[in-house]
Amino acid sequence: MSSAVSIVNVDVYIALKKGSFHRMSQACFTSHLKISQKMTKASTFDRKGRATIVDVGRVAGVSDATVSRALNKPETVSAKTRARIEAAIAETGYVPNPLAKAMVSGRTYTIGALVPTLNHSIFSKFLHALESDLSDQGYNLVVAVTDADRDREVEKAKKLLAMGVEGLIVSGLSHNADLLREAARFAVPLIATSYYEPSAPLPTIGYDNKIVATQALAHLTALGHRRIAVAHGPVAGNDRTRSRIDALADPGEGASLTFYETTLDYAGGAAVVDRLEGPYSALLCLSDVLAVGALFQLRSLGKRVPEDISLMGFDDLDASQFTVPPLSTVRLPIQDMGRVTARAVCDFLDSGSPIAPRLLEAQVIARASTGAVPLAPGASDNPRGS
Amino acid sequence: MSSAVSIVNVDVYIALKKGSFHRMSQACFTSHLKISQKMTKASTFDRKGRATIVDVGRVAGVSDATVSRALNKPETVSAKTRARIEAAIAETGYVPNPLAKAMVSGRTYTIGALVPTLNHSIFSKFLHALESDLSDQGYNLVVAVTDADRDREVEKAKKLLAMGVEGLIVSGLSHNADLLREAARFAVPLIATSYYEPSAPLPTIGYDNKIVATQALAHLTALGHRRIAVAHGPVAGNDRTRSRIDALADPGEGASLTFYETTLDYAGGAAVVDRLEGPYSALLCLSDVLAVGALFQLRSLGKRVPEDISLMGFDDLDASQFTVPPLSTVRLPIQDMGRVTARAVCDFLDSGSPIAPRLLEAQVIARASTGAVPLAPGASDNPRGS
DNA sequence: CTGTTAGCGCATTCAA
DNA sequence: TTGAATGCGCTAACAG
Repeated sequence: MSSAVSIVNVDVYIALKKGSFHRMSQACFTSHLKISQKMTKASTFDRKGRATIVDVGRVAGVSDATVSRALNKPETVSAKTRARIEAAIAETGYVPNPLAKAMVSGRTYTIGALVPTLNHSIFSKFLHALESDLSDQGYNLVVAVTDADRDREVEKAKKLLAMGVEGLIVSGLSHNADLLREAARFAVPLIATSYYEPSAPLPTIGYDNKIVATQALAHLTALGHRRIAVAHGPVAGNDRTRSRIDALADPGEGASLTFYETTLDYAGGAAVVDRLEGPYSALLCLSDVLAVGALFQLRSLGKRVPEDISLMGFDDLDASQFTVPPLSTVRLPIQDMGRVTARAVCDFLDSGSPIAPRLLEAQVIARASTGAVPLAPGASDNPRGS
Repeated sequence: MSSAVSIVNVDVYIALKKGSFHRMSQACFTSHLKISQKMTKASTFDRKGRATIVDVGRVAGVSDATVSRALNKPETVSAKTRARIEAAIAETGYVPNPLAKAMVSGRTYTIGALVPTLNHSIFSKFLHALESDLSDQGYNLVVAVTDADRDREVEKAKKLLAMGVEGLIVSGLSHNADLLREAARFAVPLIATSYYEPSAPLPTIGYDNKIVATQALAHLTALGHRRIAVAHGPVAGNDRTRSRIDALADPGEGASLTFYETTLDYAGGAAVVDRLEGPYSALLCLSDVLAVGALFQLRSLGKRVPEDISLMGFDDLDASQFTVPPLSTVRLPIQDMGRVTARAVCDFLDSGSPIAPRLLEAQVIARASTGAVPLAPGASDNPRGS
């Protein structure tokens, strides 16, 4: 418990167990480790706990400005004083105060992201990619979940702005007007993702939901499908879904689509299968989650995919390639979106490059869940059976 | 484009398109909106862009200290001056500088979380819950992805600490020793999650992986299963998996377990099915992802679940209840973990309450993928078929 | 190469 | 109830 190797761990533990150690100073932690014998010299550097740049200067026998230089532009300070300063830093266990630095520089190197949920892998993956790239560029990512509530979104945006984020990333185009206003008040860039709409009042980085929906439909019509059921999640508050549906409004090619709204989860997909009416040769789900749910239900009803009905999804979840049969779908450029968004904000912040709207392309992934429509028209009947 | 209602949006857009507007001041945004006619009075409050508390004071004809009070302790300032100050605030478009505030208070109200990945829903859900609760208590969440790399974890931890997080949350118990050291240097609490181990050098909040594994096994043995295959992800660097396996080392009840390591994805689960040797009556997957992958593969091989082989998972993913058959699994207390962790850090930070290790209970969810072992011993043969 | 002087924007003593 | 003064920790002038 008190062996040399674990002494730091022990300190941590003690610090956590004792409530009174709240803002416990680093000096407390290390003093008895290495500098107890020198405490006499470094007499007053435990003023309020943490050692400051001034304390380091005092110990090293130089001014605080010199210490600051040694830290930021080492080449502008002589080798020997630099050495003394380093020694003093080690001795005092000095650790720079990020707040003071941020205060004077006016920069926090922090970007805020507002996502509707973290339970949907689309958003998690986006954040994963976003964080990776932001991190590479020296930025931190603060995330806030909005639960798809516009008012909550504004609230959380305010909190993020109040903590000093230098950029704000949101999903989709539907937002409370205050969001724009607040971003403007704090003069931070605001970027909308999962959407491409160059005429929007803020820069968008994402895919064009209309194009994407059209791509999916084209895949099905190319296979000969004309009577197609379309399953989608709630339209309210989800502009992405709305766009996809709009794009499908006039399918052309003599195709006829019927829309089924449902909840955006596996159960919702399964439920649509039960509600299906009419002889559809294909079911297009505007989300893989729905498609997987539908697939399970179809199979448990004894329907064969794609022989009895073709099934197509949207997103390309990890699971989609492992279903039986593997799911045809449209792969959304989520990773790219994270990367491109990160680059855009950083470029703007670092060098002032304007943030331009950016269209990312989705890709139809044709797998085994979609097949040619049977030769005899109307050969596939109501999947509900009879 | 220049209608009154969209003027703010337009401003934002312009600001974003023009790189030179980088640190554009709030004053620029609002001045031409409402206070242009009063600019004469508020002569010098656009020093470096943003209006400060001093500017507000000047406009209101009071001192900065009074403005500060009006903002923080409104009751200590007379109604009339308060009104004047509020007017001045609106006029100048003053917005408090979070950095200065943080600087003097020494607080950032920011918690950092280090997760191995955001692609696994377990971690996303944890963060979702964590963020919700932190947010309720007035804290912000910074997330960093480590890709399960201990060195990267330390690196990112340093960045988080350097930006001023007041608490650090990590996953599991395996960490680079520097992590503990750094947390101690900055005197911030460090909490390990997804794990319960009261003897650890840092507080743990989570489930006991050994107990959980035992619960799962118990479910199977209670159904009569004795020869059981266990599929699990890579052990290297994953102490949770390690613990679960350890707990299964001595199964008792005359059970005999065989372990199959594979990749932690759907394909990995499917692959295990192909590698299975010997007459197992049950396949226990230490992760639902593996179980779902295995399920698809079993079905495409024509094996019936649970008639031919029982299948059990671990995690309780959203998808698990919708597979065919629905997957028996162990539901991990992920949401609770987020909540409890958030509360623990906040309580510590707000009132100094010590952070105590906390055991959360998992729950066996018995669904249709597990059934009693067939009466005739050895009735189920090699799932690979012959 | 280094020390001195000034703030950054705010909150918090102390007097008045 | 309010104002003046002081300091948080650090960086950025400007001298020396």
